[in-house]
Amino acid sequence: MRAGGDEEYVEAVLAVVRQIPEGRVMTYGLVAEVVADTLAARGSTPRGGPRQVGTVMARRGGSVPWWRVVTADGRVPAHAASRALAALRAEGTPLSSDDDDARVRVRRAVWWPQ
DNA sequence: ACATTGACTAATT
DNA sequence: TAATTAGCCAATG
Repeated sequence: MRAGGDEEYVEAVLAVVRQIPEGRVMTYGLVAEVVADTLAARGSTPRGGPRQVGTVMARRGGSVPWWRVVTADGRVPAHAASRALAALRAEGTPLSSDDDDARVRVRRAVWWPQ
């Protein structure tokens, strides 16, 4: 079935992002894997792409803490880097420096569903 | 149906 | 550590 399928994928992504606690982050790839896992367990088509997560966030990410999702390098979305950085700093997320080029210390801040 | 684009990643240099 | 290259997968025109 095609109808609602896309929507279901979007919801799954948002659900995962909502679970990320303050001061922690998840990478796009990690979110993609968890989502694929969830969909598979649900009997739906498992999609698996970091870029797809990014696309979903760009379109429907406004209702979730999108700044807690970063690239594998700890870079913040170029789309709204300063805004994301400000939010992360306010939450006490471990950063590698303090200018606008700052990156998240992924090794230290990464989190995934427990 | 084909080409381009993108809030990605990993390997290489 | 940073820049480059190639691979990836779905959305869009």
